[in-house]
Amino acid sequence: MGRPRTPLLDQERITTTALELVDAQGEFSVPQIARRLGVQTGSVYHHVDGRDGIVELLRVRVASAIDTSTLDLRPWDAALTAWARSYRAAFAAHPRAIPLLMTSPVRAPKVLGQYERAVGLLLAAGFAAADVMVVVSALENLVLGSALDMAAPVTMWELPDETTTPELARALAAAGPDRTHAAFDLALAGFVAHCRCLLGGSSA
Amino acid sequence: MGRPRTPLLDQERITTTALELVDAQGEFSVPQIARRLGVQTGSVYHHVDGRDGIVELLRVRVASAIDTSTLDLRPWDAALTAWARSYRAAFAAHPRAIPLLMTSPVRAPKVLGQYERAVGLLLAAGFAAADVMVVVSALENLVLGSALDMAAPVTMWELPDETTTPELARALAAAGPDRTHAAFDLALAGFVAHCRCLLGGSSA
DNA sequence: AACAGAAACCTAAAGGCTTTCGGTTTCGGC
DNA sequence: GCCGAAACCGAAAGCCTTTAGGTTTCTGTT
Repeated sequence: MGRPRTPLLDQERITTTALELVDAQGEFSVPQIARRLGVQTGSVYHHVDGRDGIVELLRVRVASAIDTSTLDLRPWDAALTAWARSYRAAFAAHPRAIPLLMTSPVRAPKVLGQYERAVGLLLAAGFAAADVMVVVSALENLVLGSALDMAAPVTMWELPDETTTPELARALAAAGPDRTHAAFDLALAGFVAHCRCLLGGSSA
Repeated sequence: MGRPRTPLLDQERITTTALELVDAQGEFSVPQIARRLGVQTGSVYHHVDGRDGIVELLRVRVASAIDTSTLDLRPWDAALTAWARSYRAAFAAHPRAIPLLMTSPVRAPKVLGQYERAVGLLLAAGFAAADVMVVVSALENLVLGSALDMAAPVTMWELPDETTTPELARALAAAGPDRTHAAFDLALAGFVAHCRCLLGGSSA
């Protein structure tokens, strides 16, 4: 009992364990983390700001896989495309964490900094100040919507009976296993092309 | 005690109460529903298939606001655009329900039927069988990503300090309150335009 | 008309989760 | 060498989900 000679807990171990649980079962609980780390439930609260604090740590962990150097690319549309792909890939690595991360707002400075750079990129490219956040929002929606699709349990559509929705069943079968990926590429390409028009139509 | 002379509960009242709770506080619990309806917690379970069953009822309730007649429009791109707008509007009416509805797969026949009709629409328009689900997925991602943005607590980005992310703060201020709406329009227009190219480039 | 079974609600309880609080041992600075 | 802070344990309050058995009312059958 009492304080151990070498610490059993820290934010990093708690985050890693929480992420393992989320990857395995789609959710986590503080008692589960404590059991995995051989510790009492209450002890976890000495290192984290409640359960929501763990979620915030997960967000930072997942977002740290985003390649921020993509925002240095030029021209702007190459940077935006590469950033979106990297953004999506980071979430795709832990698809079951997505529902958890999308409920609460972005607070982590590391993540906010990326948006700051993206805004700067678009302003430098010549986008109107009023349009910049619209473009960023739309891109984020694209990424998160696609990530959400990956988070779904293999099939977002659970067909009870092939006879009631025959064409849907056939179309699902005809689309390959990379349907989600292809859908993202399609939407992203269409979006970036449309942004070029927004810029004045003379950028391509 | 015992069975009441007039029923106190049914699926409709349970669904309505659950939706009120979700709209007000972003979540619901079975005891909360029971308290609002003046009933014991366990009684609710006689009318629904557990808590997940209530979520499924919420999905049907929210999705019932989608105008399915949009899928009768022609040409196909007009139908697709109108469907997406109606789809998004239905979710926008209850933004805080979105995180709840996206976690579990679509099971309700009423919702699956809409996808069935969308598939038929695209096939008739000449899309390749392998591409149809890609287009539908991308559109769904667009809608849900945008709906998610609306579900966020007014600002998806919670800026702790305007000095650390000045351009982001300015861009957020410059974009009007309809930023979310404009982002959806932008992405949708870009997407549909790109789908026309997919079809052969001779449809516009 | 009487009755059996189903339906609808209540009471109670098991088991899990989040969070807090006080107790005990160890570490680090002065 | 001492004292406060740090780190973990034990326990508890209060919430949630779900199940099980009891009591009353409704419905369909004979």
